[in-house]
Amino acid sequence: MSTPSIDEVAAAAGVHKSTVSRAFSRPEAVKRETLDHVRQVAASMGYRMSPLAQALRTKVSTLVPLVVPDITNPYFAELAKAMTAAAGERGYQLVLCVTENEADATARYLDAMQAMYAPFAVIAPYTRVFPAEFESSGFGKRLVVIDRVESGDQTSTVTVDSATGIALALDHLFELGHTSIAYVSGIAGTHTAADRRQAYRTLAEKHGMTPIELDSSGIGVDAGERAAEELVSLRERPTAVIAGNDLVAFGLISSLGSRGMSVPGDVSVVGFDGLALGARSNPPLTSVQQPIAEMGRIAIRLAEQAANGGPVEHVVLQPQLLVRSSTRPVR
Amino acid sequence: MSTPSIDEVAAAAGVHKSTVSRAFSRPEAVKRETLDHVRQVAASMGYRMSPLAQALRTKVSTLVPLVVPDITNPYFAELAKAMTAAAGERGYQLVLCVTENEADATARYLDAMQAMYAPFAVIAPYTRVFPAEFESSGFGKRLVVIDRVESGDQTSTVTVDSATGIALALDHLFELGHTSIAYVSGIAGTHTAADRRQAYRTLAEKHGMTPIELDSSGIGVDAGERAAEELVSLRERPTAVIAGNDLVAFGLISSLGSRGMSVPGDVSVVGFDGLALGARSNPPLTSVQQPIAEMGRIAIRLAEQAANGGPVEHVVLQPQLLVRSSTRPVR
DNA sequence: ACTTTTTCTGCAACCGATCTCAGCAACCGA
DNA sequence: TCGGTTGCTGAGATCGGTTGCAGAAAAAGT
Repeated sequence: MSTPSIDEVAAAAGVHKSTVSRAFSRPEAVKRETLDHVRQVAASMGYRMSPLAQALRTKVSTLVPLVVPDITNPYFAELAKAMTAAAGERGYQLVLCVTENEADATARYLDAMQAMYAPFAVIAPYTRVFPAEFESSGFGKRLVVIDRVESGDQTSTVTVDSATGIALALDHLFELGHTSIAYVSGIAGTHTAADRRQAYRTLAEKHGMTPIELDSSGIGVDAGERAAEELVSLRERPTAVIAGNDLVAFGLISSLGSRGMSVPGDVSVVGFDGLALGARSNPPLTSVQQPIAEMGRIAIRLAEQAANGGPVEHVVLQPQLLVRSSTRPVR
Repeated sequence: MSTPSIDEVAAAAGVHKSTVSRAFSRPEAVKRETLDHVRQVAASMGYRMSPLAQALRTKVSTLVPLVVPDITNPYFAELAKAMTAAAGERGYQLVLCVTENEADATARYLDAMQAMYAPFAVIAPYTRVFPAEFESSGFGKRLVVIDRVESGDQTSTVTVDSATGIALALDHLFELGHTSIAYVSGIAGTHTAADRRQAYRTLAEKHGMTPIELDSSGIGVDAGERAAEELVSLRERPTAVIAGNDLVAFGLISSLGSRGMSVPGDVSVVGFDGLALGARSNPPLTSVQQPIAEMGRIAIRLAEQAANGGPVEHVVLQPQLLVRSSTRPVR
C-alpha cells in the first residue's frame, strides 16, 4: 500500500541503496543501464523518495513559506496564487502562512519553517517590516519582502513603482477633465502605502492641485466607509478619487452607493492593484495594475539568488493602467 | 546560530538524548526534577525539536493539507482562513494546496502530503469528488470533503443544508412580494451546486411558481455575464434572482449594471455563501450565509476522528439568511 | 602488457528525533 | 531480609534517505 522504502527498492533491483539514492538525486553519477534498471524497478513498485528523510539529511527542503496577513484579502490571494505557480515552476512547494495580523505570528512561522529547512522565505506584509525581528529564525538574507523595508540592505525586496502608478491614475483622470481629485489611503502600515500617498501629494501639487486626503482609518474595505462619509460632507466635492488599493476602492464605492452617490456618475474612482475581482465589481473598477504574477516570479528568483550566496537586490516593477468603467469624463 | 540538536542538549544537561526526547514528548515519564532541569537547559540553548526528524520517526506530522481549486475565489479564501484557525487550535499546521482546476493536481498534492506523513487531508472541490481516485495516496478514510461525494461512505463530509438555504432565500423574497424569481447556478460541478439548484426547482414549484433558470455557463464571476444577458432579454422579467453563490451574484450585479439595470432597483439579488466581501460590494449583498468557521472546525474534528479509527460521518449544517441591501420590496 | 586514470558501486556513518528493552535504585509487603 | 513492584534513565536500533571514502572494473596512456 504505502510507498516502499529505499532499501526495499534496492533489494528488488539488486543494488545498494546508495545507488538507488543516486539514481534519483544524482543520475549523472550512475551508469546508464544501472540507472534505467533502478528507475524501472522503482517505478514498478510505485516508489517515491521521502521528502522528509531527504530534508533531514541535506538540511534543505523544497517548502517555501509565503507569509501574508490575511488570505481573505484578494490582493494577497492573487499574490498567493502567483507565488504558488512561480514556486511550482522552480520545483518548490509553497506553504501559505497566514498571520491574521498577530504581532509575533510572522516570527513564529519563520521559526517553524526554518526548522523544516525551508531554503528561503517570502513575506508580504500589512505593516512595516523590521528584518531584525526575524533574525532568530536564521533566514538571514534568504528573506524576500514584497514591500520596502527599514534599513533593508540585508533583505531583498520587490515592489512596484508607486510614483508611476499614481501618475498613471492622475493622468488618466486629468485627461477625463477632472481637476479635483481626492485620495484614500487604506492600509497605512506599509512603506508602499506611504509611498503612494506621498506620490499623490507630490504629484497633485506639481499639477497645481491641493491634495485632498480622505480619512482612511480602518483596514481593507472598511477604510472606504469613513472616506465616503467624509467625501459627501465636503463642501466642494472632488469629482474623482484615487484609492490606495482596490479593496478600499470597493468599500468606498459601496459606501458611496449607500449614500446615494453613484460611481462613475457622481464621482470617478480609480483603484490600485488591478485585481481580477475588479473586472466584475459594480461598476468594473479602473485601476493601476500591479504585475502580480511577475512579482511572484521575481520574488522566487531573488530568494534563490540570495540563498546561493548571491547579492541582495531591490527590484522595482512598473505598473500599468487598467481602464474599466469606474471613471468617466467630468461633466 | 541554528538550533542545537538533541544530543547537544543532552550533553549539556548531562543526560541521555532519550531523556531529553521524553522531557518534551512524554513529560509524565520523566522525574520532576530531571524534567525541569532538562527543560531549563534546553530553553537556555534555544532548543526546538525538529519536526522533520519527529515526523520521520513517528510517521505522523502536524501538516494538514487543505486542497482548494482556487484561492482567489473568496469563498475558498474564507474557508482557508477558517481552517487555518481551526487547525491551529488543534496543534496542526495547515498547508494550502491550490489545484488551479488541474485534473490530477489533487491526487498529486495528496500523494505529496502523504509522503510528508500528514495525519489527514481536507478537500474543498469545484467538481464532483470520486474518493476512489485518491486511493493511491493512502489517506483512505482520513479524508474529509467539503461537499457530498459519490458513493461516499468511506469519506466524511461536511456540507450546509441546501434546501434550507434556498428556502430561506425564497421566503425572504416572497415576503418582499416577489413572485417571479429566477436562479443562476454558477459552478455546476459540485453536488452542493446541484443540490441548491434542485432545491430551487422543487421549492419554486411547490410555491406554484415556474422555475426560471438562467444560463450560467462559465465559472465564478463570469457566470453572471451570461445570466445578465439572458435576464435582460426575457419578455417577462423576473423581479428577483437567487445566485448559487456570492461570486456569481457579484458578477451578475456587475453585468446587470453594465446593461443599465440596477440592483435592487430593477431586480433584487440574493447570493449564497455570506462572504464578508459581500458587506462591501455595491450594493451590499443579501445572502444565505454558510457557517464557514464552523465548517472548518468540524472538518478538522471529523478528520481527527477518522484518523483515530472512529466512524465516518456526514455532517450537515444549517445556513442563516444575511439580509443586506441587494433585495427590496417589489414595486 | 602494465601503469595510470576514470567510472561505478558498495560500505557505513550521519541527519535528529522515537521507542523498546534492559538495568538499577527505591519502595512494598511478608 | 528477600523477592516483587514501580519509577526512572541509558543503550542502541530505527525511520528513509545522503555522501565521503575505498575498492573494483573499465578505459586510456605508453
